[in-house]
Amino acid sequence: MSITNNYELYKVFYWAAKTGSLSQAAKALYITQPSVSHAIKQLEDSFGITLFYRTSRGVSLTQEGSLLYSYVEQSQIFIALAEEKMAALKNLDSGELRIGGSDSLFKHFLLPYLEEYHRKYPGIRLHLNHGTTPEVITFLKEGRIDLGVVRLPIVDPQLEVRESIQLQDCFVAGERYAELRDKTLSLPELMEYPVILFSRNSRARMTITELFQSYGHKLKPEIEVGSVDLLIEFARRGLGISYVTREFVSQELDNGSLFEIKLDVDIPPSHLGTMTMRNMPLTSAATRFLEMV
Amino acid sequence: MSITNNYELYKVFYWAAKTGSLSQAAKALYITQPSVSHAIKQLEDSFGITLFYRTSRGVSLTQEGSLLYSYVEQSQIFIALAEEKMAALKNLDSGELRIGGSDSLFKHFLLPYLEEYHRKYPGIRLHLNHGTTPEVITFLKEGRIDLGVVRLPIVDPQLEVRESIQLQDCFVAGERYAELRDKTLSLPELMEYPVILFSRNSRARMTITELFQSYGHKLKPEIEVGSVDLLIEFARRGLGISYVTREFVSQELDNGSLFEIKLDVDIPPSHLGTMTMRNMPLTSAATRFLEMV
DNA sequence: TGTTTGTTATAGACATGGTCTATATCTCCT
DNA sequence: AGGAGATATAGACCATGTCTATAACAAACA
Repeated sequence: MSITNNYELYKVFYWAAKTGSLSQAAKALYITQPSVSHAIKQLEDSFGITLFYRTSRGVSLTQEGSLLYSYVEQSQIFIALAEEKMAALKNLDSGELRIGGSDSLFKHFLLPYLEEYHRKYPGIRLHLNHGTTPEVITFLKEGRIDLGVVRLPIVDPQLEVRESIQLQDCFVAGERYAELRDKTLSLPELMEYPVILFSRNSRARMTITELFQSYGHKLKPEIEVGSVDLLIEFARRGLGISYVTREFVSQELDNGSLFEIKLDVDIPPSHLGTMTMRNMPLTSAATRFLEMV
Repeated sequence: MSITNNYELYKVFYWAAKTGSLSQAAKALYITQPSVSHAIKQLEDSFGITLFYRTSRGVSLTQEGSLLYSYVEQSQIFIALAEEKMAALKNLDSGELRIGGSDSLFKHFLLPYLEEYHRKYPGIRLHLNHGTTPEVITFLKEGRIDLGVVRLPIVDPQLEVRESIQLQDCFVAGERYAELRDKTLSLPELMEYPVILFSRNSRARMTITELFQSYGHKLKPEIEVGSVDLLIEFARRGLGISYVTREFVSQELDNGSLFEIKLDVDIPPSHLGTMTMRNMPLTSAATRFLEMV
């Protein structure tokens, strides 16, 4: 343990030494001169060493006082830096924000938010970790990210989930299958065409597979690809019918390079949400981001 | 000024982070766990930032807490070093002692004390500054030495003088003037012989010059030398009669290589003393040395 | 030389706030 | 289910840090 039981004394000492005057130190510390005088005396008594020469023009350090000052000064400098840093963190002038999610969500959903956030808080360093939903959950639990953006539902008592916008998945095709443009297909009819699915174990793929299963069908994709962009590109080139999120292909639907295939069953909408660790405090940076989304 | 008005909080934070437990921090700081809990909350509130994750197994730093810790740790290390240093100074395990005086006093009077002091407190660095009495006084006033050892009297209200041992100056000669061994000389008779004096404006020389003057004589030395050793050596070789301090030639008087010349007037004894600045605190090292002398 | 203006030191009153005890709450582990 | 051990909360108390008032002193100044 320490000799003095009050580190405040070092602050007073620091200012007294720095200003060379107990009165000035008192001003700087917003206390009265007798308080400073008293504090210095306490410090001196605790060491049994005189730290200042007192004159009628102020105080000056003794040999020993100078030695003490050289250490205390460093200490105070670090404290000052620490407080600066904390203030910067609070003001979102610095810090970092680590987000987990899939690449497609980053690109099609989060990008505008990320841009706005970065514009508003250029001091915050953004870290994006892509992964599947279970991977993102693992990242969260390991403390490697501050928040995750995934498709719902997520059922995990350790996680706090905030529902965000709703997405509608659908099947789309390009010019090659123009004959289907105004038709309404049943699931078996659809299955006669080559279906393109996301290759990885994504929540979207699980959803559609389960939908088919609930009607007694087994959906086998003709083609599996590794990114949403490829799903879109393959459909446009007529390689098959892709299962995509409608909101992510709005541009292609508008300009006609893709069209949605109507089905005689409803594909349930999926919800997007953010998740964070329950009972774990968030950084200011993360809190602010969640407010935006 | 600082954000927090109590640097104590950093100490608590430091220990909480270091031990990873509020309870353990409380033990280390000899306070109770609720106090620590309260202190941490204060710190967090002052920043508006959560610093710890609380679990039922203790606490761990948040991202921001870690950042704060990296600064606070440095600060605390410097404080610990400072307290160590102060303790060492107090124990006389380190520090320095700066003494001013004439070379002859160092050699003939102070040497045994210095040796003992150095043996007892090997951590204290000794600085010896030689000079005449007025120079030593200047050194003192400029703060370049802690204490001076000089011949008295010294009259200076700024100085605090402690009388030490008494010295007796006298004239001595060697074999060459053996005829004077049992005689008692008057001042005019002495003046017929070549007199060797210290060249510099020393107090000893002033004293003897004034003594002659008070009897209406003007003492003109045949030879002037720059050190007490030369005064002795010249007298032994028969170059003249040296005015020296009896205590400094006791060895030569004992072995007969020099003898004292008796005079029909008394040379007033001179006192040796230590002087320090009045109203200026002394270092522990200096205080201890003064106690020894 | 007395006066003013600055400094630090001292004394004593007061009230802030840090610390305590007691208790609650929660998690993990047996 | 219960125990052990962690942190959080509430409220009381009193230590101590701060204040006001004043003294003492030195330097600058008129």
